Amino acid sequence: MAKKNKAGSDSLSTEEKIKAAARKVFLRKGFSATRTRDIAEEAGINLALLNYYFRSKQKLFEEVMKEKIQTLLQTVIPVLINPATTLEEKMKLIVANYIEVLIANNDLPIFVLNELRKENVNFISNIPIQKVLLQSSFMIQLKERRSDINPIHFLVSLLGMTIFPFVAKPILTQSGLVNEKDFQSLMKEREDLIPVWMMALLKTKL
Amino acid sequence: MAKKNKAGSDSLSTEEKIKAAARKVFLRKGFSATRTRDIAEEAGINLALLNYYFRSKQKLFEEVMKEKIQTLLQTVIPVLINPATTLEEKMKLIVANYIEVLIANNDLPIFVLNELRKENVNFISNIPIQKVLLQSSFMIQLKERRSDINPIHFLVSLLGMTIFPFVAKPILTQSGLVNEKDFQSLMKEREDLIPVWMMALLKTKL
DNA sequence: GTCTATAACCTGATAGAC
DNA sequence: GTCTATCAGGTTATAGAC
Repeated sequence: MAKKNKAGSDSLSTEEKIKAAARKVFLRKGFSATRTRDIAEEAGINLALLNYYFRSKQKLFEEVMKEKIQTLLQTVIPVLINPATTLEEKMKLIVANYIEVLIANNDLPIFVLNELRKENVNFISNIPIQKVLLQSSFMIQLKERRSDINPIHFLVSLLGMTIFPFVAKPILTQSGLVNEKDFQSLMKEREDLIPVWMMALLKTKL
Repeated sequence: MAKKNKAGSDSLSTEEKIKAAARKVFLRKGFSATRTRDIAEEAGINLALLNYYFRSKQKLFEEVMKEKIQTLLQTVIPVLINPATTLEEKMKLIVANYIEVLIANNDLPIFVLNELRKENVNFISNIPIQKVLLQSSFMIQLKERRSDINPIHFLVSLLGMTIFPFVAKPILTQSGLVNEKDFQSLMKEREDLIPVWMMALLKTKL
């Protein structure tokens, strides 16, 4: 553990300062393009301290990745497994939660998804996503409502409509189609639009 | 220009061998994680030749990027601007085209979108996407049919449903939810599913 | 055009003083 | 715990022989 520090103000422990800087730089540039010197500078500390606290760039990166994957999963899984909400309520919550999280951190999905596809990476195979998902209240409710719809297709569509705009943001903004300030209001609109559309799909004959 | 070579067999020109290797390695590992040595080895040539033909890693990368962005845009823009097809036909074509292209090259969207978000990158601002898109037959037909739907939302949803599964593939496979061989058939199913669903959205009251 | 050898630089990590 | 200085290895790019 790092040294103690006062609770208030911006006086984080050195360990936390480095981790905060690592989050910022890794998310923006990815693992390979990030230099440990970038992180040290962002944290306002010396390069040697990074290795003192985290041993290596790789170890620091893994801590950030695990944290970010958790953020992405915790935004959807608790909602999916809660039997106390309806299917429609679940969809509203998932969309609202994701849009809130991703408006605050546009780079999160593309960072995680891009790093996950690299070889020798194993961040999620020990998380029981399959088991949890397939037994979830969401799956049960969907099967009851529309046994003819493959729930994977439905969930991928829901998440695609919600997350894809953030992944595609570079094209939207750099093409001049959407400017930075419009992007946020577009996403706020989607918060209402997507659940309505997904409910409509449940009423569609296939 | 590179030296002449026979048309058939695998005897590409050295320049083309390097470029083919660069496509493969850059797409899999991204710009920063790729070493020019990887590309030279993949091409079966010496490292010096890479610089002889392309001057630098950056220049070679830019050629690959421009090509891949063109691939992504040419898959959708000609369909969008063609006034001879209906809205439904356009959607079927866009989905079918993308799924065909992306099944052959899963990494394409995440590679391009991830590289585009980096600073000092300017691959698409000189492509008149905004101008072409807003005047396209697709936009006109959509406005005629549903003047109350923001066409950006509609198009982003269509592309999100189509492209997002490829972007999210690492999570789908590494979680054990979908295996490599099932992924292809799922995408083939979506080829029929997505146009039906998008047409259903056009009939949805908002 | 193609190669080997190497220059010039960069990066992660550590030694050792304070 | 934190710093400066530096090492060891890796990387892009080029010089120069063939």
